[in-house]
Amino acid sequence: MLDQLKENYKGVLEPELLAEMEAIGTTKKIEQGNLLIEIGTMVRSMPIVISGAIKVLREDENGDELLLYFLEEGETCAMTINCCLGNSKSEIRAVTETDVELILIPIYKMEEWMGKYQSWRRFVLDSYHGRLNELLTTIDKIAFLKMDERLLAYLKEKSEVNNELEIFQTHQEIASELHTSRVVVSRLLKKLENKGHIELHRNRIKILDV
DNA sequence: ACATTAAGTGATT
DNA sequence: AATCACTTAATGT
Repeated sequence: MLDQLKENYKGVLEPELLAEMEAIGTTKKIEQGNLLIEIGTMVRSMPIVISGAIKVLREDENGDELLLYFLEEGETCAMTINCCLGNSKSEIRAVTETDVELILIPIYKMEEWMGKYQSWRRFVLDSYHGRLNELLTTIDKIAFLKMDERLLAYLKEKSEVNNELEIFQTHQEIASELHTSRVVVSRLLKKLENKGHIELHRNRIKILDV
């Protein structure tokens, strides 16, 4: 299972580092829809996604959610790095979007490698950078796009990370990830359907053209 | 057949 | 774009 990881990083990470990762990291398969990190909890290992996608969510004081971004193959959670280095608790929730394979690196190793391997520092910094950029993109979406545009972007992203032209979600679930109401989502989806972009069914949205 | 849950809609703010 | 109040449709028991 690590072969894929090796393949992806053979140019980027030193062979010795890859060997250590293989020796020390635990690989795990996790089914879709599982909670990986909960808000307010400590994180004791750093996950690197081998395959599949993880969604990262923020929550407000009422318990309403907002989707921040997806983590895909080869990416890692910036929050973990944040937590480990600052020894603080998670500010986000992470849930598997699809079935996921990941490798877990214990945090003490990750600190050790920071000193030992320059390629590791590079990797950690790059992923931090990537996450920050994604965050900015989603801030832009929330601030500058109207709800209908956000919804369209959401549908596109969903179908992309799932590699599926059908989205199996209720309007309510979509609404809460976009932090709006179910009624609004239903109405906008209906408009999209009338324009011939999608096809609506119970618990299922089929994407025709985007 | 009935209950439950998802989705559609007009009216109001 | 949010909320309310209500209807209609789909699905489970």
